[in-house]
Amino acid sequence: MYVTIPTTRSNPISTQPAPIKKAAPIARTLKAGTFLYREGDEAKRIYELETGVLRLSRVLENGRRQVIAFGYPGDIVGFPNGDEYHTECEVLCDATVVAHRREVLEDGEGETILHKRLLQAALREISGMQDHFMMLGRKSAEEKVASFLCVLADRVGSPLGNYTQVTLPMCRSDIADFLSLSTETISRTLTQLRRNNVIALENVHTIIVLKPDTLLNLSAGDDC
Amino acid sequence: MYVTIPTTRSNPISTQPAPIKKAAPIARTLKAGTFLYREGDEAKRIYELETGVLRLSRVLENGRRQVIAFGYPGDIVGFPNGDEYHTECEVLCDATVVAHRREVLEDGEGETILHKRLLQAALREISGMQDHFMMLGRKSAEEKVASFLCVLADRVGSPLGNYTQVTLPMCRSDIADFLSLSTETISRTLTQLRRNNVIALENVHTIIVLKPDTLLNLSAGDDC
DNA sequence: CGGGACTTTGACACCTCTCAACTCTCGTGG
DNA sequence: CCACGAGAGTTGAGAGGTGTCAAAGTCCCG
Repeated sequence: MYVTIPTTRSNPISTQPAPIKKAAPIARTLKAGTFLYREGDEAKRIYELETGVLRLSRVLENGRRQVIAFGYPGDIVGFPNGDEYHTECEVLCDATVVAHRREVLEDGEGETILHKRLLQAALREISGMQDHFMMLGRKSAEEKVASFLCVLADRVGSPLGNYTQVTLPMCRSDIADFLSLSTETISRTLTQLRRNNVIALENVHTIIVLKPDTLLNLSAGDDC
Repeated sequence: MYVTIPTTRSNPISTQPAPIKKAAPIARTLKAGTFLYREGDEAKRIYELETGVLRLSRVLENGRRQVIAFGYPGDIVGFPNGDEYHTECEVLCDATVVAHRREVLEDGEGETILHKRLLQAALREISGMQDHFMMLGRKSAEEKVASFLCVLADRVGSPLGNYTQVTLPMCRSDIADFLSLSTETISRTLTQLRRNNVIALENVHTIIVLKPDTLLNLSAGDDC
């Protein structure tokens, strides 16, 4: 049981899709600034990100927004629930995706290998989100930002001498809405990390991790 | 991409299960206070809750805990990721569950109907968790508690005259760790709702919703 | 009746938000 | 080439919500 009131949504009645037969997965190229899909769009496809960066988010009536995840190569987005997407997915950096029909996940449709792969991705998603709960609810601003940088450094950092360089394609408010903080707090926390020589800011969208161990400790809430 | 650093965990390598052939789903009875499974247990089964109440949670080294969800009849718990459970599941009220082998979800194994049902449950889970993010990150204490009570009233409330009675089998700290608040804040918020005659407290574990509409407004952040 | 766990209440501190001003970057147009 | 403006980011001051700590109250069960 989750707490899911305010947004009325369609029930997950399993739809009986028209018997359209097999089609090869479709590769698509996406321009930064466009949307892969928006809330309310019919959820026909599941996307596997090959290159680029995506931003997955939900918006409330009040204007409050939650960035649910950033999509990096290898990630899968667009898991359906009911007939429509309940999130929106914007392209942050030019991207290429492979689109699978949702029926491959839901029915298999003979594509056993792919079916299993999508299913495992969904299960991984659940596990990842469970961990993310912990972060949203129980970590301080510094812990959140440090965690965020650690993960990015690990996953998409590039070596730069002894250090690791990380590009942040998203703007501060995207990070803020992902970590449930204000942009000002993001900014202040980054400044603080910089002052303590844990990171350096090459430019606004590029940071260099100077002390990965310290960053990791900060992320876990060990007070150094 | 979620932020999932501090807990090291097994990779979701799809395990090739031994070719054990079909077995009927197993019904199990569970006593309150026992654990259906704990973190680290081998994830062999997926459970469908028929009666009772469960509490699904994760604990960090620091002792910080996040209650991920409460399980009510109809809910499915124990979605695997890798070989082990990464959460623990305690029985709050005597419960009965039906245990399915995880292979039914992962491979189908001929049980097409059940396979689809579990899969849809997993997708519903993802969607529900996405919404829950919004709540953890972007709602005030009052909004959180109101949301929580609304959902419970809707789902397991029983009519009582013109009102709705809701039993809270979990203790305050469970609610606190679910909503990412302190027990004191839960208590204070309930008191405030009581003072405003939105709810009444029959006893510690039983509340009566007096003004469901007000509660719903509060939950959405409309300032009444 | 007494003990213990849970809950409530109060006082206070502090983290993070809000609001506001300023800086920086970058693109545009004179 | 420089001025200008727009948008994003940074910094500061102050307010407020929520956590922490402590004490009192409540309930259950032996």
